[in-house]
Amino acid sequence: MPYTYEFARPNLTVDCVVFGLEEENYRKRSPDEPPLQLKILLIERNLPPFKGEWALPGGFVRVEESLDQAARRELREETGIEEVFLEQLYSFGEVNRDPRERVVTVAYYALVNLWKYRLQAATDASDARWFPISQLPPLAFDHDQIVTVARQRLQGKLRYEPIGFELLPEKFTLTQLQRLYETVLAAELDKRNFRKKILNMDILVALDEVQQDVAHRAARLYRFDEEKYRQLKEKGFNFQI
Amino acid sequence: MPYTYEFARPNLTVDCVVFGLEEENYRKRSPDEPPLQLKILLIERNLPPFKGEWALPGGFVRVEESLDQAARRELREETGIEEVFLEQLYSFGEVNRDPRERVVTVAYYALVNLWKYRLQAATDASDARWFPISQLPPLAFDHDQIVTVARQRLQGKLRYEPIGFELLPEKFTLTQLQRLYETVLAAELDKRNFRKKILNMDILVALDEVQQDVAHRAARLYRFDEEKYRQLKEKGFNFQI
DNA sequence: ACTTTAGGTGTAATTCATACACTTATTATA
DNA sequence: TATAATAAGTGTATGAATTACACCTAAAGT
Repeated sequence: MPYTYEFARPNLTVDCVVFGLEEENYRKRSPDEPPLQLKILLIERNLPPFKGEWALPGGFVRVEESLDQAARRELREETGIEEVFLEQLYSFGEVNRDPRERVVTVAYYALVNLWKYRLQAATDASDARWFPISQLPPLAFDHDQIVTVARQRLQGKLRYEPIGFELLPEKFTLTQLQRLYETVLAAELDKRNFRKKILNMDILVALDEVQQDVAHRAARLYRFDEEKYRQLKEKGFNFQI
Repeated sequence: MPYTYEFARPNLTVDCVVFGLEEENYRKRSPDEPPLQLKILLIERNLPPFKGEWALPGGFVRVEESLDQAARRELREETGIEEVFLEQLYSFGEVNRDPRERVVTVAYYALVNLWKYRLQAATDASDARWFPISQLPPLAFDHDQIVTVARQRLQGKLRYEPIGFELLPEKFTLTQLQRLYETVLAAELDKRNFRKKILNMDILVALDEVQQDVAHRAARLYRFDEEKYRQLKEKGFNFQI
């Protein structure tokens, strides 16, 4: 069923940089390896061009769906991931970014709670795999450039909006949260100052629960109060770290 | 010369929100009207859909040009504007944003020095016109939404990067610069604190010149030192206002 | 000469960010 | 069961940055 147009049209695709945060197993890691790792989800291409190489999940935008819908659909189809934080990143349109055809891609980035999705991702017997951001394989097309832009955006965003909870389990400790910030921002933060700041934002709820099964004093668990966050955001409150 | 594809493809366009800053004539303006006005450049459509309405300058992306090139080409063709600050804004891809066909647009925003371009724009006998941002006519398509996003972006950008010089003449006074910030940010700033901050950034060069033909003490003129700005930016310097 | 207009300048008070160290609770182990 | 090991949890003093604020100066107009 071919489609004919008066003028040539570029292909239009969406691609997703999916970030996840993995807690490294204590046994396995060496003493100075970080306890958390930022990872992204890649798909092994089984079609040319770049067959056999790794690429961002994505695909063609259909005429009956919006860009956001296309990004969510591709994410669901290729990785089984649904209902995650997803935001448009940037559009990449260099003429030769695909060696064969003109393809313009609208890139998105997503934040995935790996505590929730790890199981599911494993069961979807697919060619998808999580890679530590510091050990990515060579990527197809200009996807390394897209990943670079996405990392910068994630850093910038995290500095100004409390977005990190998307990457953590529902109940988390302040230390986990701090490690998340340190991992993404690639900087060490002062424990007391971090806690002061984040608790002062008044968007965390201290639960009547503590960590289980830890070989030391158990930390209190918190959850993110999204409702309160929206109210404060409404009022122009500043969430800078 | 028709083009045939296996699958339907959305149209792909670029649109530009072109910002300019106009100094209002003293005689004409009422006492409490602001001395500077932020304006955007619109084109009157002479084809359906939305024939006769005003729209952002823009047009189809050709297969042999990048998105950035397309934006600059359209700007040149439709408004005669060249070599201005131009940055990608966001891509808009709702299914029905064009009532007749599926069109995805990559929006850009541009900053134009009206002291330099006013004459030129006048000579290009075209259907382009500058409108004060507070008195825009009804816009075609979803262009009002694009303008809203562009205004937010301009505000955000101006707060964190010394981008405002693009809107001013090469030589300007500190008061002009302050008015620019006040106009774009829609906020009053303290004169002494503003000067302290902007001069401390060390990106302005005080010239040995003062304003001419003013009916009061003439203000010193400054210019933006782009070279120094790049060096400081390199080092991660913070330009927040 | 006087009025009008905008230019130009410094300091004190307050707020915010930073640096920093010890006690507590829990489990593991000797 | 005492002790070691581990991370949790907590407050203050110092310095830096931001804010608020008012008067004199220079030039042209009347």
